[in-house]
Amino acid sequence: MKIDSANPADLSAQIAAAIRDAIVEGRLIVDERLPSEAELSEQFAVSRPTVREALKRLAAQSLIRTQRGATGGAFVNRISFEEAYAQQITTSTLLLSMNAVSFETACEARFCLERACAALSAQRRTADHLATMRAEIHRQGQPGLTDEAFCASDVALHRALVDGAGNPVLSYQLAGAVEAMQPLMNMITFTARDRARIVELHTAITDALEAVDADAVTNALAALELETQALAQSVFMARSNKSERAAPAS
Amino acid sequence: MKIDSANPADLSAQIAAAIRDAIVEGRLIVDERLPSEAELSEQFAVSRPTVREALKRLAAQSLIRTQRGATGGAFVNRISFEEAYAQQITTSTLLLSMNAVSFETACEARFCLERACAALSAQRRTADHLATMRAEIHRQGQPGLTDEAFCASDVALHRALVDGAGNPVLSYQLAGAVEAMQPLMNMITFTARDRARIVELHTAITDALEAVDADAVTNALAALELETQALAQSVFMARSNKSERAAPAS
DNA sequence: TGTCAAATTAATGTCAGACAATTAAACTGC
DNA sequence: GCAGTTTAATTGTCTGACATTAATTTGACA
Repeated sequence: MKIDSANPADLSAQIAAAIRDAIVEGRLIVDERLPSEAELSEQFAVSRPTVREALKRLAAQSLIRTQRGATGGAFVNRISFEEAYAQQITTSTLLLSMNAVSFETACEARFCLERACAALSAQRRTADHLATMRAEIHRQGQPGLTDEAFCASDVALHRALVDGAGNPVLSYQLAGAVEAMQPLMNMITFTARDRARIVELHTAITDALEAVDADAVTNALAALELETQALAQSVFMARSNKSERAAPAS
Repeated sequence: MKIDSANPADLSAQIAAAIRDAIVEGRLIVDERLPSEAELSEQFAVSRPTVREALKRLAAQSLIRTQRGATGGAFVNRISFEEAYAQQITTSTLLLSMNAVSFETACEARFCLERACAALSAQRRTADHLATMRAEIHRQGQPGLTDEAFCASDVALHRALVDGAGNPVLSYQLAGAVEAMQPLMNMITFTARDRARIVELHTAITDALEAVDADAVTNALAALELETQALAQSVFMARSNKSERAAPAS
């Protein structure tokens, strides 16, 4: 891993890539301590600030953690599911918001993945998962709930559904799909009138899950997707009409 | 975003978080130029190296890109699907390898997600997708193919299946699930004898996809999962027997 | 006057050396 | 033997400088 090309361009990126490869390929194992910054700067024949920039790049990806003090240094980090969740949510959110992904496309992907969990969750969900979902449904029925709180509750319910499958890898993968949608969903949940219908569908999903009826869960999720897509379409339609009235000449 | 607490701990992380929040919340938009390093160091009242470390953290997450020269600087980056793929694959791979995720769990998650794409792909796959899959199947039948090449071909085939759904968000989500499994799959593909069975199942999947038969695709994928799980179990069993023979006393 | 080349400039990339802060281990006194 | 102190190693930060890059401006020449 001590290889470094002679061209003096983006040294810190090169060093970061070299160390990252060493970690990914298993040449550096979890909790192993990297050489100190001074030693690394010697090995790579660069200055300490350059090494530090490389280490910060790795720290940003949770590949290493640093510790100060006598026995401190940089250690290969065991990336936790929580850290991985957070990274995936950030990336997914930006990907959706920056690339003009249509609501339709994002929504389709999200429900497609969520339906995939339905069968497993129907088999394995515990009473805890059901209780969480019931509690969120109750909260969603409260009048005076802000749109943000309603949306957060919505995410929590779906999270419980996915977690019910009892597969942490699945939960991780779905985290991005469900949570990254939240900003997009926020746009279409501003009418209290529609909340009743959504609560109804959430109840249907939870009932089916409690009855260990995978097909019913799938159907209820499909209905929710249909409802969401229709709602979004009406919102976008109304918005476009409004902008046409505001600027009829164009 | 110019807020910065007075405690002098992890200044670069704080600054990175402040800028990241500004980007995620849309206060900084795509292709907008950030202040120069000198200006940022003034605003945050820290030195330039500290600002640089913060910027490197963001660059590692593809949130910004930097450009040298007179009109250079740091720009908010429109994260591409390719960059997002790469990040997700790295994170997923490390998550699996570092957290003692069982093959069974990872395999279940992967096929669960892939089956979710089957119905969409059956409807939308183009002739190109089918051709790619046929080509990979043909390659997989070649004798003398290395295990690594077989595995890469396997990933390419499943990639084509997922891309057939015509939903880039879905393709992105699945990239992590499929590609991160590759190192784990490598462990169980070392006998040429099993390749024939896998090619057979791949052919069944492709045939079903060509026939626009979503149920058949789902069933074939389920069969492939069963085969894979059984194969993995036999490999692990053989391995544990071997180690027992090697150290019978323990 | 128009065009191409050279100087200017502004920005990032890198370096060197220094000091501050933190933490574990070694040491010392009782 | 134990508690408190010192020491050493390491990261975190700062200052100042120079190198490199690329767009812009300037200037010379046809």
